[in-house]
Amino acid sequence: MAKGSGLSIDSDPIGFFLHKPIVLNSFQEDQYIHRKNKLSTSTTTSTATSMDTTTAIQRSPPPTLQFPVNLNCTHVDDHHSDSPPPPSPPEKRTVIDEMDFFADDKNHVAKASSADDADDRKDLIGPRDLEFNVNTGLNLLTTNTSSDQSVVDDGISSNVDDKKAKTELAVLHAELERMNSENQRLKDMLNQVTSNYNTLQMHLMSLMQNQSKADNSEGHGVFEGKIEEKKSSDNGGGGVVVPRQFMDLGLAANGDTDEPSLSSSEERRSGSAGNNAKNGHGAREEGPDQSNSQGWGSNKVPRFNSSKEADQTEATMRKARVSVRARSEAPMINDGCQWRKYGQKMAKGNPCPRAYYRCTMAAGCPVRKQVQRCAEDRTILITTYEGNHSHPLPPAAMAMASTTSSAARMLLSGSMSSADGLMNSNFLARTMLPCSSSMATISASAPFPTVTLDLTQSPNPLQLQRPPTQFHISFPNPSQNLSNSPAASLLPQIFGQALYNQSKFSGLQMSQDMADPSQMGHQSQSQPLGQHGSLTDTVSAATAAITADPNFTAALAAAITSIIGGGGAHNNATATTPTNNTNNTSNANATTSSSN
DNA sequence: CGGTTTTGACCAGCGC
DNA sequence: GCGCTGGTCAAAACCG
Repeated sequence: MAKGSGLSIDSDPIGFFLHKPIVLNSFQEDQYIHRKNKLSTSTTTSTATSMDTTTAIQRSPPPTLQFPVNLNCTHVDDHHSDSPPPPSPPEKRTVIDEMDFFADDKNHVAKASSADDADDRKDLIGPRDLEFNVNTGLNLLTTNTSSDQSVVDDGISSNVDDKKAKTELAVLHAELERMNSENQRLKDMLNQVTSNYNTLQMHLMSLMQNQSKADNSEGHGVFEGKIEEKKSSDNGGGGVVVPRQFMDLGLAANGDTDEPSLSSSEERRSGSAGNNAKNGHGAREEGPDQSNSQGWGSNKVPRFNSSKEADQTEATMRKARVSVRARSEAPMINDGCQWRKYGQKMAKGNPCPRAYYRCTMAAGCPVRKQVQRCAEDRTILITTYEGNHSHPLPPAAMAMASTTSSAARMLLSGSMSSADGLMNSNFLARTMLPCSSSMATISASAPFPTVTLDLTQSPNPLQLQRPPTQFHISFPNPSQNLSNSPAASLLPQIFGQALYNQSKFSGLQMSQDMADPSQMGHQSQSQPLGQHGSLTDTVSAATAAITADPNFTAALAAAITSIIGGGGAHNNATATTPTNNTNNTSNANATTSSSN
């Protein structure tokens, strides 16, 4: 006897109309507090953005690509100053870096001197402080016992130590200059690479779109590249090998189990050709034998010898979840995929039943989702995705799929240290959810690691109180020092790739932050995004579209396709119809009509 | 008739 | 071991 079977909720599968008094806003606050409590135990992260940033600075390496040559200088400089790094020549920056670099030691000296010396020396220390702080700092570094002397004497005489220190200082200056220039050069190189990548990406997109136009019988020609790639690998050639798009977010080498199987792809194509009679096509084919023996979507995927590892990955992948909170009165958000309901249960603590759906766009697709209304606010629909699609997706489904996929992969790298998590937190948040007012929450302490994307906040003035870029990340073992873990190193790749593959949209919000080069200037993956001129408009449009319509995936698709298809010129056009996601969707791509 | 939804039953994990 | 809970299965009902 199912626990929830006593409730008959035929017309309201997820209990939207099972109203009980709604505690306005309390849920979010509670959730928020709850998350914060969780977080506070693991990362001791405060709620304020500034504090988050500060904590990140203190605890994490710089949120940049890690070039060993510039760690100290640029890091300290960039993050201790709220303003963008000055466009001044490198020399000036070097000085600033030094000032910051020795600030601690200066304090140290002050402490040491105050402990021993008379009061009259305070008068001397003041004016000389600026003048000789570098020297004293160096003395502290080199000789511990002479610090008291140096405070008194350095200002008057230029002894040997002083000269030595100055020489050392000059050397450091030169070194810093060299490092800065090298850093600059590397950044330029990276810019160029990413720019080239961007160009290639756009070129690829146009090619794929042309191909899809040429192949009208197939509704999802956009994904032809992936299919061709698969074909070429399976049949030994013939297809045009193109990079993976959208779904494989930089972890291609990681035993991808979400490779679109040839059979499923072909079935899908035939299914598309056969009109919508193929809705949920093959859903029953997966059958118990498949799901039980090998796990989701595994039977048609070429298996390697290390099936154990693949299974492990698959299992982990399956456990990684992405939860999306959005205001919607519809029983289910339209995410562009086709789902078949396979169960419904009453969840404890929530009068609204939870519905279980399985993706039916391809046989054996492992993706499932749970849909449930928020107990506190029935207007909030909580959709939890699990797994990666093993088949091509229509454009309308791309945004959500890629987002969940990248989120899941992000969680796959759950071994990363908290510092790394913080380091990439904002990047992740913006990658996953570009809306400035939305909030992404990662909770790995839950039974399953879950990323929560909260899209419910922007229209509510109360929610504006929260810092828009606030991001919480919680990991069970904050003290774990796994900064050397491959996962940590993968993150930039993952989200750099995700940033692109999830369409430029994902980076739009980031582009706002990139107005502050001190923060994002080193986020090399994202830099090409900043090259788009009218991103701000698109940001506004996309954000408005999302916030104005609970059916946000259409808006996502609209924004994505507007950028992909239209380039910079179209961005403004998208901004004109922010609230009409239908128009956006149709404008974006005709193939979007294949969605629900 | 094929596909989806409903819903009771079953199973596994977890805590006590 | 037992009860609770979440997740899934599968037969029956439903729908276009």
